[in-house]
Amino acid sequence: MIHKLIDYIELYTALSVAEKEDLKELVEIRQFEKHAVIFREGQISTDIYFVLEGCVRLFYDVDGTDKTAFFYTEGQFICAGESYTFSKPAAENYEVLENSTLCIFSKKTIEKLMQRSIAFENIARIAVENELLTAQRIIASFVTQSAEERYTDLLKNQGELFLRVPQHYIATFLGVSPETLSRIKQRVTRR
Amino acid sequence: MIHKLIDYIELYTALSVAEKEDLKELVEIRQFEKHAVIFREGQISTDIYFVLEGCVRLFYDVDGTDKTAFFYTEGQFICAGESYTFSKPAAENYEVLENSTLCIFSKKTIEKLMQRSIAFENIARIAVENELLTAQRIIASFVTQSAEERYTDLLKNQGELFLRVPQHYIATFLGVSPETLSRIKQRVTRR
DNA sequence: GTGATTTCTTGACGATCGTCAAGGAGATGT
DNA sequence: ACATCTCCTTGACGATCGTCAAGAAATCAC
Repeated sequence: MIHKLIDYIELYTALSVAEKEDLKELVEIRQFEKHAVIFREGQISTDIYFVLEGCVRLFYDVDGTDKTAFFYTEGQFICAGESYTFSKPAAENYEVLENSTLCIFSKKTIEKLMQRSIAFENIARIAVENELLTAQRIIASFVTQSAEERYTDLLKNQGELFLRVPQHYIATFLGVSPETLSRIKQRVTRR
Repeated sequence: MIHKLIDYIELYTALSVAEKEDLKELVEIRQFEKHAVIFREGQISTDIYFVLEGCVRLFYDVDGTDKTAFFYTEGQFICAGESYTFSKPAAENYEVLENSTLCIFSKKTIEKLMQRSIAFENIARIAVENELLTAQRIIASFVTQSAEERYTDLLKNQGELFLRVPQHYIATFLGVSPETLSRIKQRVTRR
């Protein structure tokens, strides 16, 4: 299963035999069942996750209602940034939406990997940069587009999400209520 | 003037004498007048900027209307990420809102700095990570808060912005039209 | 397969929003 | 000081949105 992680990494950087061995030795792989919460608000995050198979959502609990802010699928790193970097309680939750297989990188594992090879530092840097680009695209979409435009763009660019994920989660990701997304769909398909 | 850059950097990492000399030698400092556009959409970005004094906004031109997505003030790095990393035309513009003093790091300068000391790599990493945290906070605010809540939070956390920046720019940053921000202000102060 | 649970849709209604337009206030330049 | 320009406010109106509630559809568990 770890070979999948290696495959994803080698999309960016080739790894030496020793580096691959390091990963096999240090990285934990764990299965999560649908609906499992891998990380809950209030906890202090000491791990970074990587999605090998499946799908995870980031959500906030706002006065008892559920607001999902992001979906992570195969090939993406998951990190509760604020909590991880400052060792303070997280404000967000992460829930597995399908039976999923994740890599778990503990802080110690990451330290060891960084020490053993600069390749792992580069990978970390690229991962963070990619996340930043994604985040900035999302902000741009909130500032420059209507909810309807965000919906049609998501359909075009990540249409698979609609097949994998309940729509009311996608609704809040787009910044609207589930009822509104239902009506936007109706409005759009009627054209 | 370069000492200001050094002061900001040393909030995170102490610099050796040699490293400070590297910065003095390689980093360009330039003055920009209010309303100057330091970078326009369609251009390919080869520089990273750092705000020593003043204020810059990132904005998109959407069908002729202006949507500002972010404000950069003293101590922040400015980088047109997509354009810089993939050498493709940028979709966004950067405009100076006050007479400002910026550092300019060309790609070559950055390469040289990275070669000369690992400290500069660490600084780059921390800067990117900070930007990511900020971006994720903004996304969370769009997903979990109303426009009015985003307004009151901005007032509490970055109230100086309202003294430095025209309100119609802040409006689109909050995701609403200038008229709506005006009415939100009225609504809020009436309580 | 049947019942239970979850998810999606639809209706109604009040709140909020964007847009167009006009007017006023403040800053700027000469 | 005056005219100009930019920015902010206010009004009106139609569009969109959130919420509450009910019902339909799909999914899940046994």
